[in-house]
Amino acid sequence: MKEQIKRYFNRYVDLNDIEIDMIYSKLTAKTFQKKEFLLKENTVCRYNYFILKGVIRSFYIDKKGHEKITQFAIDNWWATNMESFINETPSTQYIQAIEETTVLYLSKETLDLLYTEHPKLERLFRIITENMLIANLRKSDVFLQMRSKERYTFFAEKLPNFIQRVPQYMIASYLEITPEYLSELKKAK
Amino acid sequence: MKEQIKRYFNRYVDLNDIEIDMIYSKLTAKTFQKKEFLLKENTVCRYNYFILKGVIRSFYIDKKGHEKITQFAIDNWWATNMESFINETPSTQYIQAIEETTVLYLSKETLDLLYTEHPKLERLFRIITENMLIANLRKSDVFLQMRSKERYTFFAEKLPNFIQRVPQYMIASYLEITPEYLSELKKAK
DNA sequence: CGGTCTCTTGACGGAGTTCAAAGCTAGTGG
DNA sequence: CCACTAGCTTTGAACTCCGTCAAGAGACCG
Repeated sequence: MKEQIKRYFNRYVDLNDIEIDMIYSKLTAKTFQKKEFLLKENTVCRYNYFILKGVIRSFYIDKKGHEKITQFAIDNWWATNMESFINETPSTQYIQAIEETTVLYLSKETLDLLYTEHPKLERLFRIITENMLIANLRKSDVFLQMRSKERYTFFAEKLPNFIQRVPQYMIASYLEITPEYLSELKKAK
Repeated sequence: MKEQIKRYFNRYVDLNDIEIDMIYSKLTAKTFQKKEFLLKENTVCRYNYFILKGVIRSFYIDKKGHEKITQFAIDNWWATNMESFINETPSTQYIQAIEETTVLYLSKETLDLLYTEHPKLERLFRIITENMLIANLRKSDVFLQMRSKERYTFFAEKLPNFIQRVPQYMIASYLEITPEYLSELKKAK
């Protein structure tokens, strides 16, 4: 567990064992069961979750009462509702475990404390945030440039292992198409 | 000019006059004429531009040869192509001045240097990047939840001054609708 | 083996695009 | 200061993608 986060952090900054221990002592481990919620709508997202193992989804409920998935996250990704976490405002989204998922989590207060005590962490999270931003911009690009059929083939090629771990109606939701239409697309190709 | 950037920086971190001078000395001012390019497709985006005064747009050319605007930026915003700037890869987008625009710019090397010399800047840009990420997530939300008509009224209410400064076909492009259809929407309401 | 959850099929409708043409507006040069 | 032109906006008709609704077929789980 400590090894995994150490390897992850060292992709971005050099931290010695003492620093790792220091940070690690501030992280809390927790396992969520399948379908258990990490965050519910209208509550402030108090934590940033680092996924050690598992799959989670972020979604909101639209006007018609349908779930719209905005993000999946797996091993070695962070899961949080950024706006809610940073600004301490109520979230409009849910975060839920799709499979049994083990995380390490950090509260905002702890993170702010770590920032002032360890400038290296400031750098680490500056880089992580940059990567998140880039990932988000890329996602927007895909939706901007591709029709639904292309999005599906793109997603299917890029993340084949996902297709197996996640039910099809969730993939449809993430791709912003109806399950019915996705079914049609699969038939056509 | 120095006052403006000082006020902007001090919204996020406390910097004394010596620090401001230090940073300021690393920034280069430049004025771009209307329609002049800050960045062209297939070139690496070497700079991060802080807009002192003006309006710029980021766009790419789609398969059919149409310009698709992904971002506007005005006074006190940063303009760059994040992915290209951070990863030093060729950009798929253009950045262009819509009006005469004065900027302060920073190269990646300079910025990296400033980070190591001034941990406060690491914090500053960590926060700026968080804000950009949140703004981007919000934009995605708007496009996910609203039909084109709602997007137009939302944009028209939220940023009325924009509607005046930017031609309508650019607004249509940003809203991801055709100029023809935007014209129809305006008539209907 | 019965029920709930998931996936498929088909008919229909509507939001938004495409293409072509005409009407406007504003900037430019004479 | 007017006339011309290029760029911008509007109009309308035909078409397309994709959503909605309803119903049935599998598939998984207790």
